[in-house]
Amino acid sequence: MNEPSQALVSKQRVIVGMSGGVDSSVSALLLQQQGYRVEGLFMKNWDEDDGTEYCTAKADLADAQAVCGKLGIPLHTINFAAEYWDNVFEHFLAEYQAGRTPNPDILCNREIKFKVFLEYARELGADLIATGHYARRLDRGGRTLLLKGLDTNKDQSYFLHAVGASEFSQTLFPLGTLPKPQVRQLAREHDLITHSKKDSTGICFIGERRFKDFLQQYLPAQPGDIKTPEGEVIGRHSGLMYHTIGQRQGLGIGGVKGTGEAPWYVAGKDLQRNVLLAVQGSDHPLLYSSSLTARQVHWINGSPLPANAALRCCAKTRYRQRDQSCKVVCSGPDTLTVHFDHPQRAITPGQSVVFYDDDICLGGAVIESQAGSEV
RNA sequence: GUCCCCUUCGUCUAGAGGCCUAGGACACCGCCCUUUCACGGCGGUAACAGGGGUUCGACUCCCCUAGGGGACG
Repeated sequence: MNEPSQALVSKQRVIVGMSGGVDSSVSALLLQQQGYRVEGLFMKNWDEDDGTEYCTAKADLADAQAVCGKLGIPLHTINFAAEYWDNVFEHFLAEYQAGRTPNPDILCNREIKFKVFLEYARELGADLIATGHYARRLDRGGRTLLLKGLDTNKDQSYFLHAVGASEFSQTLFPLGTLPKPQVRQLAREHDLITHSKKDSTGICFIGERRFKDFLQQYLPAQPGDIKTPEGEVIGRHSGLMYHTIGQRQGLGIGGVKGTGEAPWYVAGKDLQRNVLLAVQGSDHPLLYSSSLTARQVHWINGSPLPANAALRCCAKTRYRQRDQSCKVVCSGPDTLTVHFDHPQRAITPGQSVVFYDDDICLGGAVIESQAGSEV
């Protein structure tokens, strides 16, 4: 990290995205300690669709207010629900309808946190924005790089890979060098009310849901057969979109006569016939594939792909997967192919493949298909 | 319409008189993990078709009533 000197910092105005959690709380604290003029901004980007959920957003806002009060900084609020719906959620639904498995949080970062939020912060007079992401920004040779968070267990660069360098150049990640336990410790030492609040999970701004029920509110279900690779019908599914590649839970397949004791997993979808392909055993060959093609390629600092040559690097196919060594080849306009040194399990259309050169997050693309194991 | 063989948790099954207050796997549910969807880890609920016997004792033996196979029909 290259921290700007205290003198330069002192006049800079930073607006921190405050979620009401520990991470953003401590981010604000640290920036304040570093001499920035800090303000908070609380976003509400999801209007509860029904009254059944008790309003966690309200409680989160109260926590954010409490923390800002403690730090003596102002807290702004804004509602980007319309932008979230139009630029994130509609795409999310369209992808599911197309039988794919999108990652809305990646889009949310690109379209909301590092776009409309950034723009709004600038309108409010901010020089910089900050978030509680576990990632680092490194300015080197006139370029702004995105690095993994130093706490590899919490690294969130995967979700940030679709954002551009120019946005990162206006962003601070105060937690990038800290381990999570230390973040909680700091919160405790400074009496921040959020110090032991549970980490939030589920889709960002929407929260934890019974996923099938949630999707059901927006998309029509079309029941169909579940078949083995041999074509034998072993069950029924209530809609292809409720399942993703590599998934075990939710198939409802138990004790099939004549088969072993291993559980069943989703290996593929036949959209034309509305059939879900299931295989038995978590290490079934049909769950593995050693290459994939991806589109919507985004490089944070311009393409590192040598013309007519392969780029050797590492990649993740899902969040929190460990780095997998691979070879990336440009295979068309806005299309690339990734060849893994070792076969990867459950490569899933709609999910993102994110590339790394050691700690540097290079960028990524949306998986179109895995090679060699389609039915 | 004579003679056989089957009937256990949601499912596939273990069980051949006391070791069964019925075991396992998968499913399901819960917790943990986790800013996607998943994977994974740890727990939990849940069954002897029904009725008679025989035995100190029956899921296991016998006898009847309700569901699947056998070259006279």
